[in-house]
Amino acid sequence: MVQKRAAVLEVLRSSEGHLQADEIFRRVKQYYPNMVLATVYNNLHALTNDGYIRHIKTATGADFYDKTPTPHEHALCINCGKLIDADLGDLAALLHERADIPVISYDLILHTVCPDCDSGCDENNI
Amino acid sequence: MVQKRAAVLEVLRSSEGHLQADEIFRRVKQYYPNMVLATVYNNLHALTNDGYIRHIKTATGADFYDKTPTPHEHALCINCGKLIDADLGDLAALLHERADIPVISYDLILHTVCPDCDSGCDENNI
DNA sequence: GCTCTTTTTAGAACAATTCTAAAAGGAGGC
DNA sequence: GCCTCCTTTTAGAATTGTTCTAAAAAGAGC
Repeated sequence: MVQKRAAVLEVLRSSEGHLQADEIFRRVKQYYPNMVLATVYNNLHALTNDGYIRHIKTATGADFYDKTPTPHEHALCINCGKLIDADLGDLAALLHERADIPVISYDLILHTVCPDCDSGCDENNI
Repeated sequence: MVQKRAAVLEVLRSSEGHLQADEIFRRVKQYYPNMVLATVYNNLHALTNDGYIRHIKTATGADFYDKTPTPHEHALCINCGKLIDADLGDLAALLHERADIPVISYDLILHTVCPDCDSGCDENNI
C-alpha cells in the first residue's frame, strides 16, 4: 500500500461518520500539502475496489465514503445533510422475497432527522 | 396549463416506461421545433411540483421522469439501463417499522435484469 | 388595449467527477 | 549503485447533465 493511499484510508478510519471526497482531500492535504484532488479520487476508487471502504452515491449528488465496507443501510439527514448509519436488519433478503422481479442489488438512502438535529428541535423550532 | 407544459406531459403519458429529460426534449421538439432543453426542465419541475409526474433520481446520474405519480418502486436494468416498475407491496410501512431511526422518506432503486434482457439471455450468453 | 405575471428562449455557468498525458516514485534484477 | 518497468501522482482540461440569468414573448384579467 503506497503512502498516499494509506493516508486516505487512515483519514477515513480515524473520522467519525462518512466523508465526502472534498473533505477527505482537505484532511489529507494537511499531511501532504502537494496532494491533488484527482489523487484522492484515484485512491478512493482503488480502496473501494479492493473492498477496504464503501462508496455511497446519493441522488442529491453528494458522494460519501464509508470506512465500514460491510453491508448496512444509510440515512441522509434532511436538516444538516449528514449521512448516518441505519439498521434495518437483513433488508436484502426481504427485498429478494417481496420483489416481483429479480433483485441483483439495490441502492437505498433513507431520509431522516439525525439525533443531533432532533435534539436541537426545541431550540430551533423545527 | 400552457401549451408546452401540456406537450411535455403528453409525451410522457403517451410513452411506455420512463423517460430521461433529453429523450423528452427530442420528442417534444418534433411538435415544437424551437423548443429548448431549459424549457423541458422548467416544465418537468413544474409538473413534478404539481404532482402530475414523478422525478426519479438514480445514483448513476440518470434522471428519469415517470408519468405515474403514485408511490411505487423502480428497478434499473444492469444490462440495458432501462428503468422499470417494481412491486414491493407497502415498503414504506415496513421501513418505518424496521428502522432504528425516524424515516421521513426514502430513495430506493433496485438493480435487476429486465424481462426484455432476460429473455435474450440464451442468445446473448449473459 | 394595457398592465402584470408567467413562460420561454439562448446561452452562459456550474460543480463534482473523470480523463489525459507527462512526470515522479518505487521495486527488483543485475 | 544503476537500469528498466510498472504504478502512482500531478496539473489541468474536459465532461455532462442540470441550473441559472436576463431578456423577450406570451397570456390573463381588467
